Amino acid sequence: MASLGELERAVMDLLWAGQEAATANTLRDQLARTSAAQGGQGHEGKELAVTTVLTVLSRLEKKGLVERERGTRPHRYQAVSSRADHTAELMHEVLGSAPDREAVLARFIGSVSEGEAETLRKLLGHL
Amino acid sequence: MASLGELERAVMDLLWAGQEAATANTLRDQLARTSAAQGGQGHEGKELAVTTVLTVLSRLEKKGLVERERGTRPHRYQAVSSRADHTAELMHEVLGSAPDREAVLARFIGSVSEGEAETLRKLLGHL
DNA sequence: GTTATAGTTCTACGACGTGTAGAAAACTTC
DNA sequence: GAAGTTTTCTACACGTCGTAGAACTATAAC
Repeated sequence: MASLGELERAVMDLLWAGQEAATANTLRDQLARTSAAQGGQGHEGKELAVTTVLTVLSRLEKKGLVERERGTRPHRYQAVSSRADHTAELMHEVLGSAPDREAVLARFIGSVSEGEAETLRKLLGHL
Repeated sequence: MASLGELERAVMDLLWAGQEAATANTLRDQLARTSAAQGGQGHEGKELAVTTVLTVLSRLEKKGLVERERGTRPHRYQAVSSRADHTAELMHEVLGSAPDREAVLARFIGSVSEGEAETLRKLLGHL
């Protein structure tokens, strides 16, 4: 239940990028604009119906990635956790299913850039 | 194209566990046996048709996770890379899609056990 | 307060992935 | 070359995702 579709991901990207909770309409507009500017890779740039965005938001809510304020009339949606948190969680999920965690970590570290290795050293330093 | 179904995963687990290349029939038998013993969580323990296993193997081959020797008549199948390699690759895939890689790594490290942190320090030490 | 307007939920459908396997084709073996 | 074994083709059910119209509900305007 972890993986996202293309549109779902596009919506999450917008929610993660924006600091404020957004309405379905705002998101629809952003989806329409976001793409034209930068070559429309992936999914954005289409004029979607608002219901489409709402459906996606509902599904994301059911998946626990998004929450909404039901009080205000245009409901406002926001990501439950930051993208970094979510991604880190995903990584743990992937790692978690392995019986040979240490071996996996070894391979993982093996193909990390030097700069990131440095970051990791620092992070591990003060633990 | 990264995620696996339940049966696909069960097959990969067998291929990763075994050191030799296996035939579809062998795998079918193993799938039937593997589960009864340990409570049948997940997928195994069913008497599958060999064609089912073959279909799954073909799909795994198309995904690049499995390769087969077509020379011998019962084709022999084996995993392309070790489970550790594959899992590490998956982790990189998850991480790769993030613009804020360092932040993700920070979160990731934050929730790693002390033992694993130690392992990571060692691994990062001799780079 | 009743109507127009904006927003939300319900329902639906097509595409695609996955579990499942029979029918048909290809290959081995005697 | 007939019988058995193995592989490929084809197919279907079910779930997820993109997509959106129809129907319902709340808000705004008057």
